[in-house]
Amino acid sequence: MGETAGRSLRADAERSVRAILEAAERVLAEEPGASMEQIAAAAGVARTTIHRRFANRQALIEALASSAARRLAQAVDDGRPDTAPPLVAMHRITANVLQVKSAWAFALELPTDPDSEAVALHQDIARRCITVLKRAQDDKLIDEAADLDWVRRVYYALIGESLRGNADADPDALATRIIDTLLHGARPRS
Amino acid sequence: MGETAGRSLRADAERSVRAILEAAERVLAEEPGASMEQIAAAAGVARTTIHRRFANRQALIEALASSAARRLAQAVDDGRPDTAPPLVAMHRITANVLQVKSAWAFALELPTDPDSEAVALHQDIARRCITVLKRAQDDKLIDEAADLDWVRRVYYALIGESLRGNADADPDALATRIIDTLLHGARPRS
DNA sequence: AAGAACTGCAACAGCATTGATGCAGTTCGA
DNA sequence: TCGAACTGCATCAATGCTGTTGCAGTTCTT
Repeated sequence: MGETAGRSLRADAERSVRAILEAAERVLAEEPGASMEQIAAAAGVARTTIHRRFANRQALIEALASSAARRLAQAVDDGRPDTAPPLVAMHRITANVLQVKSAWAFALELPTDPDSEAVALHQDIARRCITVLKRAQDDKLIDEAADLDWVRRVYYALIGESLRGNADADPDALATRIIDTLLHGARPRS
Repeated sequence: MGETAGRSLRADAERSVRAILEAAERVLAEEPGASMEQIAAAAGVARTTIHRRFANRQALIEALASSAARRLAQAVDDGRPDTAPPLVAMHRITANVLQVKSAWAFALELPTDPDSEAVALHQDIARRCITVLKRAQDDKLIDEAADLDWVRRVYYALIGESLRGNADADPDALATRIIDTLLHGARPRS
């Protein structure tokens, strides 16, 4: 039957839920149309167990999206976007996000209902991201006439591109390149 | 039964194939798991007709990917990547590509077999893209130490990001912003 | 240790999709 | 205009997925 809001599961049940979500990410990333059976097998769990925790395939998907979004939000917070110097915050946040995104790529690019928890989290993350960029702008690192929302979207795109193929490279090295490209582009250095 | 290599179809049959491919792009872009029935309906065609032209769903998908890749290659060629001045070529190519990609976004981001026609075309396009960048580098528009493959990937990412939401904006305006961002980033202008 | 929560397994009905086929009617091309 | 190509429609079997239920056995919690 499945539940939508899980209130205090038993320890082993909680472990099952985690295993299912991780398996779903792994399996669906390779084959978005994979069956519940395949996900269950990858999780080392019976298919019926999935149905006990998640009413629908849809419910599973949304739980997956929410779970990943929460991790991403945590990754951003860990970079101290409001207090650390802009460049430091950007670097730390980028490195953190790269790690979360490489492990939860599928779940994080999932199209979700406009009134789901995941979208709310993503909006919050975007807001925090803009805040950091604004602080960088105040420090003259970004042109004062720049459209910060475009800058943020470019930033997202650079992160996404960095994870194609380089999924297991050093996050700090990737972060350095991302920020350098974001701020300076490809032009010759003066 | 369906055919893989279509040799000289009758005029109306050719029209059907086009309608099917366009409908497939439209429908699958919104719902990647859509049924043949839905695609057929969107194409104004009976489902059996699709099966007559394409052996199975997979064959349809591959034909879709190839068709879109050919259009993209054409869009690049139209920008004269080998002869026009680098900046002009980049602008024209970008504007052309934006139009093709906005109409065939799904088909162009389709994961395909490594030995399909589509991948070969995409590799060819990537080569042409690198060529233009190299010419821009020779003209001191791009740092001589820059990793051109990274620059190309950033370029792709900027194009992709520009098509999120702005699918129907002026291609020339978008192209201008893309190239400006690619070359100069977000830093203050000196 | 006892009861509750949890799980695997087997089995079920329902459903949608796929791919095929035959046929009658139309549309094209030479 | 004549024949071949093409299409829609109705129908078919096969298949795989979903979601549910009952039960017996295991694992957690207190």
